[in-house]
Amino acid sequence: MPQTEIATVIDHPPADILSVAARCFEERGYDATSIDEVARGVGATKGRVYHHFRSKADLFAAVFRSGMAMLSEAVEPILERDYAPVEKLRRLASAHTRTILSTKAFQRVVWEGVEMHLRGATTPGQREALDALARARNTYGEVFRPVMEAARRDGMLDYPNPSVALQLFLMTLNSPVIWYSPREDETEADRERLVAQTVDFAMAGLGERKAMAA
Amino acid sequence: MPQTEIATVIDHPPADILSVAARCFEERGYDATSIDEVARGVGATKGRVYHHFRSKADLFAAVFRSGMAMLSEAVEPILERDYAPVEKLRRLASAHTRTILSTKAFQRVVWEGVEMHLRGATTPGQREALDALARARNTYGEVFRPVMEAARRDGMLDYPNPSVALQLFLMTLNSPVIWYSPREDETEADRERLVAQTVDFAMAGLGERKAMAA
DNA sequence: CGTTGACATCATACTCAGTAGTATGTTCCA
DNA sequence: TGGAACATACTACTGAGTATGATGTCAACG
Repeated sequence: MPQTEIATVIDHPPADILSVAARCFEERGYDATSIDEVARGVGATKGRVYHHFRSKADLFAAVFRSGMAMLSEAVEPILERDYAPVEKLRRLASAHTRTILSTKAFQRVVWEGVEMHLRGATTPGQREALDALARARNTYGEVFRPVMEAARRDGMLDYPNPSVALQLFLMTLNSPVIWYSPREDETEADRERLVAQTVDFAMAGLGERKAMAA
Repeated sequence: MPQTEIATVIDHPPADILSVAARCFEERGYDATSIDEVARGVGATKGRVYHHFRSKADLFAAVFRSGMAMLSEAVEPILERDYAPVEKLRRLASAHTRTILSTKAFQRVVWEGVEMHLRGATTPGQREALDALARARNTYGEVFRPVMEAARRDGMLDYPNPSVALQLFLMTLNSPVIWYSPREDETEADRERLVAQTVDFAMAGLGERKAMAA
């Protein structure tokens, strides 16, 4: 794989470093996480980390992008399909939330990245880097908007301000990264129930018309 | 006021330090905020801050408790009143969210405190302090539960797992501390609309039965 | 009524630990 | 043999916490 590395601009970031870094950032937060800590986590030293990443911020960005990629990958196949808007939105939300739970460490880092971006204060240097990440995140979020709006035009959803609605919707789907912590004896069915309840809450929040039974 | 200070165990924490600290923590986060920064914010030096607070964590805790007090104060009068459960829950949610917006800096700190608590990793010393804060926060949150459950028994709400429902509910109401940022020309009516939409989303999320018009 | 002394309230000037980043080896493989 | 992939051993700096000094205020006392 190394060979001459013909301009593989997307260098192969070692997966072990990424996952350990994700877990560190998840458990301690960006500032409280030290590079040495990450290095120990992979059974190495700073040297290895700094050989693959220019800086701590760069490592963070890599984990962030990795997490975003997981989300995009999970959602993409649904976007191409041809569902009715409400149905499509619901499926998107389910896939999203399921991925949130199954890749929690990475998604927690994405969350922190968003938080860091929304905080005003950072050095101008970090700012543009954070803006780039936030743009990617925002672009992803905007994927939901047209589907949501189409469903509203169908009379299947009901909300006043679309931007606020989208914020609340995504916030709800993402919130498990904060409060969800899998129990020991947690089954697959348990997790799926959690996904269902979260998605139901979010869809209902958008004013989803109940399917009048009988 | 100083006199002999007859066991006023609740020392008078200077309000200016608290509010400046709240804004610093809001804008930079706990780790990135330095005591010197807070001191400069109030036109003083470290000496003043450390005279009133034993440590940075202590200052943070004071801001946290202050924020919690604001919420409790806003919600208390409604708790005493005698509304139908759904109506009561809605009013509680409105008062809560309104306070979230009007005291955003403090509430952002409360949020970070919760996040810090939910992260596994901290030194045993900080842990018990954080646990104490989280307990206070949790006690407050639990105030909503019986009202919510009563409303469900009335058939006015519908959700499977109460704990998850409460999490999603509170998360929704609190989420503005993250993404809300008042515009220049924002009117009181604008803000009230935002409160309304947020509360509507949260209540609908709990499966609130629509009042069938006509 | 002036003095004194104790204490609260701060400012100044340090110490010291942790950590991001770097400079320089060392090893191993194609 | 040259370069990729690391390890080691630094540097430099930030920032929490402390020790100590300066200032004012009030209360009791002579």
